[in-house]
Amino acid sequence: MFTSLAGIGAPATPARAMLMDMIDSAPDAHPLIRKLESIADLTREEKEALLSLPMVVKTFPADHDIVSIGDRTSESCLLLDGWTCRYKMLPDGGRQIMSFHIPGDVPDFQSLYLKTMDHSLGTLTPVKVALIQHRDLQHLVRRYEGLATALWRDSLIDAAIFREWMVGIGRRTAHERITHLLCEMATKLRMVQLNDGHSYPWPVTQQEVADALGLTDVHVNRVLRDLRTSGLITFARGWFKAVDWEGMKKLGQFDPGYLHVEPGIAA
Amino acid sequence: MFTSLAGIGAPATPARAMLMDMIDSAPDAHPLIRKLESIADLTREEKEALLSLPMVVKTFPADHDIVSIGDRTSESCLLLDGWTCRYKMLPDGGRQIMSFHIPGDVPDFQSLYLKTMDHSLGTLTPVKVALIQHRDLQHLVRRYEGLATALWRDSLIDAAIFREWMVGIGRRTAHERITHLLCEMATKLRMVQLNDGHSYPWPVTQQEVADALGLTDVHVNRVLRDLRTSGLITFARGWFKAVDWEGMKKLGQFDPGYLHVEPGIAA
DNA sequence: CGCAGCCTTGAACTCCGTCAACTTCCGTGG
DNA sequence: CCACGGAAGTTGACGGAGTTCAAGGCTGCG
Repeated sequence: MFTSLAGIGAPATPARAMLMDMIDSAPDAHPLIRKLESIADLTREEKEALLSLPMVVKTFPADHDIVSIGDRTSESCLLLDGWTCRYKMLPDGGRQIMSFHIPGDVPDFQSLYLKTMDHSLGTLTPVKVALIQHRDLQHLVRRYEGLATALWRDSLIDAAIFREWMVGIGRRTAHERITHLLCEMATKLRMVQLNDGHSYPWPVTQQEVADALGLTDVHVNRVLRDLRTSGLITFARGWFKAVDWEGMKKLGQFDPGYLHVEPGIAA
Repeated sequence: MFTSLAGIGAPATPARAMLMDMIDSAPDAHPLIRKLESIADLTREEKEALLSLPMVVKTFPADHDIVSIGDRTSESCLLLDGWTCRYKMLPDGGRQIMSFHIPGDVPDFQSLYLKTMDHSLGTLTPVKVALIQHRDLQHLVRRYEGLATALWRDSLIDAAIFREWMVGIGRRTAHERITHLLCEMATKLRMVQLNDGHSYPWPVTQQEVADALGLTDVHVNRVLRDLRTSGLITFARGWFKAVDWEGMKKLGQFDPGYLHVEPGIAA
């Protein structure tokens, strides 16, 4: 069944072959299955349906729009490798980043039901995505109730994360906000088994953190220094380490309930 | 078919009779139909299915939780009358309001798929809600694809509004934020035909506006004074009036695209 | 008619922003 | 292998939007 990934009329690019190899060698390595299984139960049939979903793999360089505000697309993208973010620009040149995305996310899933993009989706690093036609997604959702539920659940969790960010931006201090974000990303990475203990890659610049949290890059820099000197965290060449996880959770007021992780996966 | 609202085993309270009267006299006055028709097309069959959905009407006083953070419920509520808000409290006693809701909204729809509430739902005014059992909603979504799409669309628009609020809280000045909120509520009320031109009820205290926008009540007061003296708006005994709608849209950077209204309904 | 909740205003303060300079890091090409 | 250049990180001095604290004032309801 895995080979059905060859899909309907999808060209056999080298990138496609890579994805197929990845999945053939370990079915649960399919990023979307891993993601959805962290928030819902899937039947064997549903997992097979996901594996046989026609996909075209595409790559983008860093700092590049995958989809831009105002676009009307007929496909959504599953993030296979790299980080992306959703953002909006302001008239004065300012930017608000509204979410960060890691492999397994489908950051523009909403375009299936909201035809016009109300924000942009950009890359933070070079990324590899799998494009899925809306008609194929629609078919999947119609045919498999459990998948519809899992995807709906996922989009509702997305909204829950937005709400939590609103709390941070609206009411938390810069120290609390930044610490909270670090806790959240650590947890999300652990959910899809992309971090080792409390150490993980951090490809996000301080400017990008600032744009996500409603701060300036200068202030983010000062706060990170504080967090380092107080022994909570360390940074080294693109890697982040939570030295004092309990201290971080406390300072950041981090309670992972809003991530609605399946019991047993949460930290 | 309208009388089928009597539903399965639902007690015939006086409030129920009021709802039935309302709907018998004008089917499109059903708040949920009106709301969903503003964002999606519904077939006659789907509207009938909504009308025959078993509902129990309940009232709450102002400043009261309908559902609290941590609750696990087996029903969602359709707001029939009054305003509500979603919010979270912070350790220091601060509060972040994450959305305002008006008649036609189903503010805790998400509890259908996310069993534990990650925030509270409270009343701003005395409200009347119609409680809908999750099993009935689930049945509806399974049976009528158009309704499933409309409801999914609605929850994605919810998320889009969160994103827009993040932009405001994160990057806009207090004047811009407050003006934007006023524009948004005016548009949402117009979508369900609850305002007359650019004048509408405003039952929200300045403290609540502050909690929604990440400000203090004192500062909200000062900004509202500025907006009044500059001739953009007026307030009088619980009623708000947009004196200079174009000026407000410009100052608040208000572009209603993120509300994804059906063409022809937007301002 | 009294009181409680909400609105209003002033004065002092502070967290974070702005501006500007400098350093470190790292990929590229000579 | 090193020199170069641009992007990202770092630090200091200063300023301002919004907060905090405090004291009234209005108004609608029991």
